[in-house]
Amino acid sequence: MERLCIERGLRMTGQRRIVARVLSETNDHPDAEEVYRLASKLDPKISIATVYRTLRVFEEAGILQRLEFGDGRARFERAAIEHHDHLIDTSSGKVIEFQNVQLEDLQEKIAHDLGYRLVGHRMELFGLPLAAEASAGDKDSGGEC
Amino acid sequence: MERLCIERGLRMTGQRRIVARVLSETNDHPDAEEVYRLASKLDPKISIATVYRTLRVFEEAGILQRLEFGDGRARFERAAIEHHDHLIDTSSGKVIEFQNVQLEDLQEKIAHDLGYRLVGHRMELFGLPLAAEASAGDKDSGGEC
DNA sequence: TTATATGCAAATCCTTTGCCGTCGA
DNA sequence: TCGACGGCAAAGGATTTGCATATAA
Repeated sequence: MERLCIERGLRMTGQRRIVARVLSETNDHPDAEEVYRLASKLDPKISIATVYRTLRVFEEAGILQRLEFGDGRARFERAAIEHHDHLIDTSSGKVIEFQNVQLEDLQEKIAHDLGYRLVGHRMELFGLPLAAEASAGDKDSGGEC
Repeated sequence: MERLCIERGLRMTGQRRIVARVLSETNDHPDAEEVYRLASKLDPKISIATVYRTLRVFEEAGILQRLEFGDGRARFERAAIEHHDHLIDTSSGKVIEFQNVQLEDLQEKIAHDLGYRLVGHRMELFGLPLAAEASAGDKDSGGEC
């Protein structure tokens, strides 16, 4: 990830190196606060403002992707070559990445049929584990949305 | 919409009636500020806090749907029986609603294949009008996401 | 009458910014 | 060297909340 920064011509400071490293080493989807927390372990003097600024710089350089799951704060993941979407386990908050070409094609088609060229999309699925479901026979199987 | 409020057992105050009316009469997807602006025309003394509280109450009663398009503020629309998604025209900000059964089915399938029961989803497509495109031959046709 | 709702202002949360000293290329 | 960067604290926007008063049922 640090290499990517250099390739994009970003000035590599100690703080940026740390943020890059934190993001490289997590497979999670941390929010800014979490990145700050992890970065602080490597450099106790780093400031939250720097974290926010760095995240923004990385995002603008295209090496970082900003995600919003609708809980008011942004989350980040390193930009992937391969596009993917997210399924959020609503019981644990776990985030699962997935790819589905059919879905992409369908989205293109829908946009096109509406008279648009698709330039982007955001999609999150929310689900409950089927396993847990089986054991704990739940009542509501109706209210989808 | 007011009827819905009563059905759900909500106390109908003057302010709630006004917010309900504002939401009933718009086919738009207003944010809280916009609802407040419109409501203020009918009752110049209504407070923004009341608007926020009312929007929340309506949402919790299931007669209102909260949308987030990733620009930091929530938008609202009356809850539809029929589920639909949104395409945002990135050139004008216009919001187009659409339904697509294939898409719903595919989402169910994806979740299921990952070991989850789908309990919800959020999806927005972002697009540029094909017409405008043709006239203004644009450069970037690469960077999808 | 009495629990609920409203108005107002202050508070909260997440994020950005101004200013000035510091550091990377 | 010198412009870009980081730290700090203050500002910002969206949304929520405490408290006293007003109001629906």
